[in-house]
Amino acid sequence: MRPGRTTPFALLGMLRLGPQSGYALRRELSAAAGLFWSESYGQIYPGLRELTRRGWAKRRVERGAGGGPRGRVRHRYEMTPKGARALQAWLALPPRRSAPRDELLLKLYLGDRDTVDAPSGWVRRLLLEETDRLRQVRRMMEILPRGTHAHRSLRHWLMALEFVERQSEASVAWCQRTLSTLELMQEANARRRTALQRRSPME
Amino acid sequence: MRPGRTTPFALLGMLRLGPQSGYALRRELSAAAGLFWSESYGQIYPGLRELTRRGWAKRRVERGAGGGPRGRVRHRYEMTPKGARALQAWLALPPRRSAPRDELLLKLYLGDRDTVDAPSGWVRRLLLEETDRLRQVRRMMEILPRGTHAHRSLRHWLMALEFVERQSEASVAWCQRTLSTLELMQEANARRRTALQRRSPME
DNA sequence: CCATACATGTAAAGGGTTACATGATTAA
DNA sequence: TTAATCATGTAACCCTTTACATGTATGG
Repeated sequence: MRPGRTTPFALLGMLRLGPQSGYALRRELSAAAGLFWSESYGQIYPGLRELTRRGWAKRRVERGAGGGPRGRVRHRYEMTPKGARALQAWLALPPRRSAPRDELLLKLYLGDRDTVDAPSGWVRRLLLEETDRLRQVRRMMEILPRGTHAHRSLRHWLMALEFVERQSEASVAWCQRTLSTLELMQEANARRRTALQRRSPME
Repeated sequence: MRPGRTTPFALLGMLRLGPQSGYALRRELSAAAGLFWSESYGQIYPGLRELTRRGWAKRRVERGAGGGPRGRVRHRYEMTPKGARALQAWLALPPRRSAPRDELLLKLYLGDRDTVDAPSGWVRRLLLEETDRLRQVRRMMEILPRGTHAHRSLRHWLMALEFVERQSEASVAWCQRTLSTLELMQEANARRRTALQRRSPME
């Protein structure tokens, strides 16, 4: 399997904490690692099929209360010993870094000297999002040691969260600084405009 | 055009600084914005074709020194007024954030309590990369104001670079802290192993 | 009865990288 | 002459999101 295929391994990694349905897998992954990893159903269900095809997971079909032919069908996936070995091998491989792609920064770079209003709106939105993210990650780091969440290593989990925390702190600081710079530029633009108007009035 | 299509607009944005060939476009984009944006040829050439198809850029075919039917063919793209309007409209749109996807953090989270050696190697590598990145961005921020690089707004460019700087600083700090934590865990593991060995020696 | 969460999936479209293929120009 | 850089492009694959489709169980 190519090193790019991370989704099946992410699922396998979550299965190590116990057998789960596709739906629950996504919920747990997003609750535990949503701040630094995300998966959509369009990847999860095909990914689970691939795991069973490779013999890395077994699928058990369970039926709801009725037990008969009708009623809700639920698939519970369980990691096999072969899957555990595959996961260990993948975990030992060095992680791939993704190429940098930040559309906000690109737009900032490509923008004009006098394009100030739109960017300041984006930065303000980013500030709100990152502030919230920071609140989230700090709350998680606080409750995790007392909590009952299943995990393989609390320390490693906290390390990952600490990375998110530091990145968010940096983002927040940048937003605040950038916002004040943009404000100064807005004022300068406004002065420039009134000066031009005085020289060549429209009225 | 769907909001996801950023590549053609990135190209258009670079064309605003002057007519360029596809090859030069990539070189310039990577030199100016490579720290926060990247494009590969697999996107650039189809992207340029799309720009001409939409009438946002004009393609001029130039021939090398010979001038005859043989010799190197070079395509120089030039933004049209229509392209300028399309770019302005796109620039005004709020930037899309990409979903968080950090494989290092995922592997950290999915890893075992006793899996310490591999991660510390990755973190050490990241520390080197981020230190280098920090050097690069600081050098750029220093020489840019004196330099002769074409740009639309030096201030906006510096803002984008400052974001990269802060993110890299945060990464470096995290790497250092995490490395020392991992070292402590390694020592604890080693102690645990020798203690086990003392109780049940292999010899 | 209604909204929400549980639950499983598919199809289409698009986004993006990598490897391949080919050759000209230029400086050492 | 040889290596690096300039230059253009394609094909194959893979990754990913989004929208759609369908229904059950549960709590208010």
